[in-house]
Amino acid sequence: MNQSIHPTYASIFEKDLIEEIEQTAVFKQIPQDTTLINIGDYVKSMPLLLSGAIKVLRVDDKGDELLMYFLETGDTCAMTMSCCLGHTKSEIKAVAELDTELLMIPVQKMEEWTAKYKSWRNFVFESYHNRLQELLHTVDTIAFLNMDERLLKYLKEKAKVSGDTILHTTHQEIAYDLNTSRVVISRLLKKLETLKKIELRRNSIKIQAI
Amino acid sequence: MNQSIHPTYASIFEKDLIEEIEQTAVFKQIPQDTTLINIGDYVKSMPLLLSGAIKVLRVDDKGDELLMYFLETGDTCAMTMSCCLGHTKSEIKAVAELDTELLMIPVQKMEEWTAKYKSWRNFVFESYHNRLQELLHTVDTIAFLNMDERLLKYLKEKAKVSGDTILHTTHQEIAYDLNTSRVVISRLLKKLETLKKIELRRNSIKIQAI
DNA sequence: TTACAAACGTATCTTATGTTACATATAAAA
DNA sequence: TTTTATATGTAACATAAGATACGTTTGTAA
Repeated sequence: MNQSIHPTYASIFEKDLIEEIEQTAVFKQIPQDTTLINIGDYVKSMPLLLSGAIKVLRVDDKGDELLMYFLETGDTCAMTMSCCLGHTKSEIKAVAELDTELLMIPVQKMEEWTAKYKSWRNFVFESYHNRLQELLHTVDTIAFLNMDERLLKYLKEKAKVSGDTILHTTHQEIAYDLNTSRVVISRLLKKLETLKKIELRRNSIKIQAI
Repeated sequence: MNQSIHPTYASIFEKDLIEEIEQTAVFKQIPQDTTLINIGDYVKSMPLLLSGAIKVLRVDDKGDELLMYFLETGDTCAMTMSCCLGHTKSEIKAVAELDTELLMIPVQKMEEWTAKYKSWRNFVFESYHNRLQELLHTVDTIAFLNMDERLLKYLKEKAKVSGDTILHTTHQEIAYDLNTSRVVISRLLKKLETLKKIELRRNSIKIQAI
C-alpha cells in the first residue's frame, strides 16, 4: 500500500492494528459512477472510505432501484461487512458518487481482528449502529414523506455529500434514485423552482439553501 | 431467575456464559399488547426472547406508525442493543404481539461479555446481521410494493408469527401497522376476499393459504 | 451551419391511495 | 330487550403519482 492511513482511522485504531492495516489492506482509487458491487455478488473484502462518497442502493427483481444512503469518509459498508461475516452474497448495489479512495480489507483479517483488537470491535459495532440508524431514516423517508419532500431531502443530501450547492445530474438520474419517473421529477422540480428553493439549468440544479 | 434458559440459547452459548446469564438476567412475562418500549425511552437492558413475539414499529413526529418487523423466539432486539452500546435513546417502539417471555440483560454485562465470550460476540454480530436483512425487506416492501401486496404480505407474516391462520384483529389496527386508513384496508380486504385469498369475519380474518 | 441526440417542459389521462360521510351489523352492557 | 359502542361496508370525491405523448431547448459533432 502506497498511501498513509487517513487521520479518521488513525485516531480510533490501536497502533498494532494500524500497522496490520497498512500491511494487508489494498488501496483503490475508484472513478465517479463506477459500480463497486451488485446484488448477488460474492464479497471477499470490506471497504474503508478514505475520501469521496459511495451511494448504496436496493434493487428489486424488476430492476427498480432505490437509493438508501451515502457512505462518506470514515464510513465502512456495514452491509458488506455483514455479508462478509455471514459468508452470504451482497444484498445491495454500491456506486461511486464521487471519485473515491478506499482501503479494501480481506474478510479473513476482519475475523482475526475482531478477536484481537478492541478498537476494531468498537469500530465494527459502531458501523452497524450507524447503518441501522441510517436505514431507519430511509424507512422514515419512504414511509412518511411525499415525493416532493423526498426530492428536496435528496437534493440537500446530495449537495452535502458533494460539498457543492450545484448538483451535476439529470432529472432521469434523480428519478432512478427515488424509484419514480422522469416526468414526475421534472414536475416537482419545477414546483420547487417556483418556490425559489432551487434554480434549474440544463444538466445541473442549484440548491438555494442546505 | 426461576426459569431455565431456552434451548435456542443453550446451544449457541458457552457454559460459563450460560451460568452468567442465569445469574444476572431478569425473567419477564409480558402480556399481549403491552408496550415494551417507546421512541425516546432510555434503554438500560436488552431482551432475549424465550417465547412469544414482539412487533417493532417506527413512529414519526405526527404519531404515524409503521410496522417494520417481528421478533421471535431466539431473537434479540438489535435496535435496542445498538442503543445500549451507543448509550442513546430508543429509536423504535416495541409492542408484545403475543404473550411473551423474555430475559433482560443489563447493559454493563453486554459490554463485559463482548470482550469475554466469543459465542456472545457471534450472537451480537448475527443479531445485527439479521436485523439489517430484515430492515432491507422492510425497505423493499414499502418502496416497491403496492398497498394490496403489502397487506397480503402483512397478513401472512402475522399468521406465521402467531401460528394461526385466523387473525384476531380489526381493520383499524391493520391500518395503523401499515400507516394507511381504515377505509383503504377495508376496501383491499374485500378485494382479497373476492379473490378467495381470505375470509372476513367480525374481529377476525381467516387466511386461506400461507 | 446543420443535424442529431439528449435533456427538459408540459398537457392529458389513468390509477392508487387518501378523505369524508353515512349506513349497517354485531357484540356487550344496561 | 333495549341501548350503546365498536366494527364493517360502501359511495363519492380529492389528490398524489404514474403513464403517454409530443413539443422545445441545448450541446455536440459532422
